[in-house]
Amino acid sequence: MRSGPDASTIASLISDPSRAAILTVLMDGRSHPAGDLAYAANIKPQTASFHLAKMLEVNVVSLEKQGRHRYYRIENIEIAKALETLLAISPQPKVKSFKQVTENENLRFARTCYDHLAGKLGVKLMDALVDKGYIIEESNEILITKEGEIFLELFDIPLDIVRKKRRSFVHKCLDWSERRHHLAGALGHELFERFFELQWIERMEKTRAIRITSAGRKGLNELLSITL
Amino acid sequence: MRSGPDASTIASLISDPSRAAILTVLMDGRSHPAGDLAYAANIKPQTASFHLAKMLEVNVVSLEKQGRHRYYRIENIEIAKALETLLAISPQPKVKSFKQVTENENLRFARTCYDHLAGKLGVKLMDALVDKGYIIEESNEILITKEGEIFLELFDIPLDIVRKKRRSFVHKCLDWSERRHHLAGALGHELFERFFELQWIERMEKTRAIRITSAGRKGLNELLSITL
DNA sequence: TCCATATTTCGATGATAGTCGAATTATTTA
DNA sequence: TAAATAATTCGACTATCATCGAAATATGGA
Repeated sequence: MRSGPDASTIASLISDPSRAAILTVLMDGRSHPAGDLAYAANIKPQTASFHLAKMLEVNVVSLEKQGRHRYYRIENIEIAKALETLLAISPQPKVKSFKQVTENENLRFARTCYDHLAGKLGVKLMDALVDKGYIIEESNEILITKEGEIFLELFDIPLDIVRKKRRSFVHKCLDWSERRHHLAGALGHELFERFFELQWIERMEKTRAIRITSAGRKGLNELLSITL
Repeated sequence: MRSGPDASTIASLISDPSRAAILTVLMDGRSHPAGDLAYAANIKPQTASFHLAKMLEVNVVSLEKQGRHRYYRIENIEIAKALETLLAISPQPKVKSFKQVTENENLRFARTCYDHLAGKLGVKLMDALVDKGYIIEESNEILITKEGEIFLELFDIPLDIVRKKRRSFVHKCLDWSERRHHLAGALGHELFERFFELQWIERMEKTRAIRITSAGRKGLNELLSITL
């Protein structure tokens, strides 16, 4: 006898490799036009259209039309979380080309996990914040300290902005590449955005991998003693 | 171009309704013999065998042989978490029988989420612990207070036992029926076990729904002012 | 207005995967 | 030891689903 929600409904949407590829692209937290998603998933536009319609129907993705362009994005953070959870338990793929090795390394170094930083950089960021005493990991949970509040203020991340966010404020997110936790929640997101503003990090073409700039290396080192 | 882990690998295992049903049964955190899983999923034993072999191959489930019986269980808490995440974003099923309504209500009231209590009771438990000041939800994270430590000591849950657990100590788990958080982690698990010892809760037949005993209603009311 | 581009819609095809009957294997029980 | 029970293995069948070619629709630009 089967009662309660059925895990297979959403899982069957993710189970197709082309759809999984599309969703993985969308894990960068941005909207992408249908044509780009088709290209990224290595399928024809009509196939992508078919898949996107399926995901749109059950609110896994949302759609925004701009002229001839249809921009799709992941519907909400819960969907993104489910995806990241799945990625964390998925086996690493076999490497088939030098190009894939490079991109894999780039992803492992730093990438978007929907709206915050993941990968080695994301984990290092969290470790540094702990080392500096700006956040504490007590009873396996995370709090911002007084010093941390001062730090955020100086770093132009006013705490009230962070706290106003409705969702999870500070929490850990299991990182598929590091197998440790990186910083997520509103704080993770605000830091992510701030690093962009300062041009300490930038997006790489055609991937959700993130590149750190030389200014970023310098800044993260001076500010948080992060060496990369 | 596709790099990094592929979400479709694990998702494709969950995408089959029969396998999803099996995994949902296994969310009660216990081992179940293959025959029972076949019955619960409403498939023939040979079909169940085929599905279980697939899941065993990629370490979604693990196997323990006892004589003619093959007991399967969910491999680890990460798999369980991925499942619960998927369930939280899955649409509620259409109800087709009175029996299903009843079981659905039972699941909503209280059920196992792998190794801790979920449902209305699970959420109420967490709320009560907060109301009593035994845990605090600060900056959206959870800590045990001094009063909470005393409470746990008196309730025969020594803190060192809780802290010895390697995994998450105290955290929140999004509940698919309540759309709020219930208590998870080592503390959630220890309370779950303690309620069993005291016979405040008991398992129901053929479902992962949990029944509260009259002793449990009394005990939870006296101890934590929980009214049900 | 016509052409180019982005995207969707439709239909047919081929591959895949879940299912069960039959048979076999493994273990327990009388 | 034979019979019963639990479970697996094998093979054939059928239904489903992803794919692409073709065509149609929607929008932008010259």
